[in-house]
Amino acid sequence: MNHVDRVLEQWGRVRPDLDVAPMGLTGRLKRISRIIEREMEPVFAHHGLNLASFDVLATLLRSGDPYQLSPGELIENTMVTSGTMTNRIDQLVKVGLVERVPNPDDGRSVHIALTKKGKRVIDRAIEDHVENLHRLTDGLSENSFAKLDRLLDQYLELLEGDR
Amino acid sequence: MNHVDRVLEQWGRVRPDLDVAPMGLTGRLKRISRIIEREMEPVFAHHGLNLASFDVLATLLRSGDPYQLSPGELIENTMVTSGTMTNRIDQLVKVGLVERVPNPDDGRSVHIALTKKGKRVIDRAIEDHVENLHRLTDGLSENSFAKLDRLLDQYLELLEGDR
DNA sequence: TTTAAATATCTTGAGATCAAGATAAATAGC
DNA sequence: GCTATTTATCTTGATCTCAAGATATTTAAA
Repeated sequence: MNHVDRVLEQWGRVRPDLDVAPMGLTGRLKRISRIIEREMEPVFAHHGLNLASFDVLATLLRSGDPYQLSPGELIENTMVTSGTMTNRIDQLVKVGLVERVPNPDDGRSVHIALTKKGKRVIDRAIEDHVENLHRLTDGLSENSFAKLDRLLDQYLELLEGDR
Repeated sequence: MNHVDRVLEQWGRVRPDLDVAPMGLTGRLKRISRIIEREMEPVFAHHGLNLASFDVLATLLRSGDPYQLSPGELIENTMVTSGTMTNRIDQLVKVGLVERVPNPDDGRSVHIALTKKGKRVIDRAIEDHVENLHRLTDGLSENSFAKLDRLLDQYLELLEGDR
């Protein structure tokens, strides 16, 4: 009996009029997500990064050569506000992992580009990160993993469809 | 093709040496969790609450009569640090939804108790919240819901076992 | 009993995020 | 071409969270 199960049991006693089954599902989601996030942080820290900076660098890396995107494109990818992104970029600029280069086609915009150093850092960090994620999912059987992945995909589709 | 799928495809092109399947699963988890969290906030706001204050009040409510727990017990339930909890309690005290009462058995400790007003607020808020969660999971078939819930439970067990 | 260690909560200082609004450039409508 | 609107980014002020350490009390050890 885990934490979420105990919570559901409590609700059953205090508010038996409510059908709290969805709270079980969303509670587990939240808790898993939280645990995974915390397990990721030490790996990022090992490369001098945190969740926020890793997020930006990884987005730039996977965008492929020449490893640059506008702040707007980074925002779309990372689910944060523009103010947050400005701050993240400022910090990465300060430590020399990215640089702002003017956008010749649009004076309002800039491109955020991985520096050589930034490319080197994220190229190594992503390897450790992927290895860490394997560790965090290794306990699941191949079958459970595939089923869970499929169901999450289905659910995400549903939730994103709303927007 | 959704956001996470596109991310995986990008990684496949840029770093074909990495097996990024776990990134798909954890990415979907994170994204779903984030969306659900954001969908919850307006409901809390409608009752003058936010995620943090709702979290505390709901924990007190489901603990049952007399609706009081120590800060330490609240911390265990909510996965936050002691400083965060002190702050949350301070705010709830300020608006009269909970009160600190001395613990006669232990001078270091206090009990955090729902006030009448606090009980009234959370009793109503929890109803809207549960209804909202039903809305957020309604798109899943009964079968998908049950399977997903079971797999998440299994995965959570695994992750929490580590600790 | 007196001291040392452990426990429970609070305080402090710093970092991350957000909402709302400011600024500057591009685009559309006339 | 000129004005209004839209778009892209940055700024500001407030809130939330955390890690580390301070304080007060309880428990354990000698």
